[in-house]
Amino acid sequence: MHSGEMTKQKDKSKHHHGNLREALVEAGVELLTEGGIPALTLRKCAAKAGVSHAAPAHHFDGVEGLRAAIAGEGFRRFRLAMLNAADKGPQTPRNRLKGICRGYLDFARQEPALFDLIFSFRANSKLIGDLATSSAPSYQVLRDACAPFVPEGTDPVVIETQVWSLIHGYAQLILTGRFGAGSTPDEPVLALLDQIGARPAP
Amino acid sequence: MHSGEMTKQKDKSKHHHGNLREALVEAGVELLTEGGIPALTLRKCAAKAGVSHAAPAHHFDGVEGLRAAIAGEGFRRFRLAMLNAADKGPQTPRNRLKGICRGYLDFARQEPALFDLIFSFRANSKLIGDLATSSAPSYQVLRDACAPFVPEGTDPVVIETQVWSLIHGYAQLILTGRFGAGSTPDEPVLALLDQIGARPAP
DNA sequence: TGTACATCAGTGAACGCGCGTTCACTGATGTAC
DNA sequence: TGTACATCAGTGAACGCGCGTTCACTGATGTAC
Repeated sequence: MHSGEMTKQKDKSKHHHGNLREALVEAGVELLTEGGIPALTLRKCAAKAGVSHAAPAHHFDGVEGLRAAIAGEGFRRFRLAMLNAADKGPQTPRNRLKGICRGYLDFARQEPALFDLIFSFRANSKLIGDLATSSAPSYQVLRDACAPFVPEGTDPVVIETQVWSLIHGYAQLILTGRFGAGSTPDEPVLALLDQIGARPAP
Repeated sequence: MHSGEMTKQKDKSKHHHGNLREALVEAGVELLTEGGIPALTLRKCAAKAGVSHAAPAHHFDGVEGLRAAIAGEGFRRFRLAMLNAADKGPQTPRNRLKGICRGYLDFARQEPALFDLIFSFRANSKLIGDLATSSAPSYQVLRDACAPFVPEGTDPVVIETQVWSLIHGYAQLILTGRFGAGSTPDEPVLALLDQIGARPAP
């Protein structure tokens, strides 16, 4: 859907790109896909957007600001991937939870570098404020899907931790190729997901 | 136990450090702890080992070779952490599996940067051969602990995937600070571990 | 035990590279009147 | 509608930095005899 977005656009006269901030973020996403996190530099983003290397300084607070902006876009797409997958099939709570998790995996597989980036930040950064803002809605999607399975009077974090750990670990292990080159069947993980919260805790 | 190993050692005369390869790996581990993966450079390792920056070239095949060697040391420690934790308490299969997983978490918490490094490699690298060699014994520890829970005639990968995904995801989410600044109770994850492979699959 | 010599490990200077950042500039845009 | 002017976004040259790598070198070690 975003495919016809305009690329490079040297058409306008030299100054005033008009859309440079978004163009730089989009260039960053592409660079990320091509070369991973180390490829994310101000100069490369500027080059990819067809602009001089000093131009990004007018839009971002240094290279960390650029990274945070790209991560923000990543979180937005991550959330959409989850919601999109969850909206398929009958809307039982169990089905919805599995759909959200399938979306989690979809995003990891379709945009592995973006997935890497959004989970590469440590909680010690000063950027944590910005990132918390852009990441919170994504996490909330998963949390909401877990809610129906939280037993009365229990801390929701128990179920959330189980679900999130399971699906996140599986995604990470797939992306780093830890299951060997062959098939990576999702069934074992989704089956275990079926069991989480199924009985009132022994 | 490794603590009195000798540090810096300018004592010997200038040439022939005698132990430089190991000293560089140890320096790399420290750098990793201090500054994360980006801090891992040949020049910094050389400086930390008290040696000229061109010296490492005699011991490693470029910066990737150094990274691989440090990762190898990481896998060795990772394995020991798991075995060490598993050897505590009564040696039932279930208890052993939980011990291995506790060791997995211990390592992630005690050497987060090393944990990062060993799981940062993608399966596309030419180094995959070397890394497969150094990582295989670590993974085998986890695999062995899962074995008693594999139902007759089933692919072991089912149970392994469930266990590994769960514990790995939890470790990753802790390290990236995704559970908030507060407590990160292991109980939910270890409790779910108790259920894996407990019944003969519905 | 002593000498000659090959080998090897570390030195220090030098190279080119890509990076982030700064800075004076310039041309386009938008606004006041 | 037209003119003057402030503002803003992008330019291109320049800077210093840390990096990996190369290279002739040199001093220590180990071996042959």
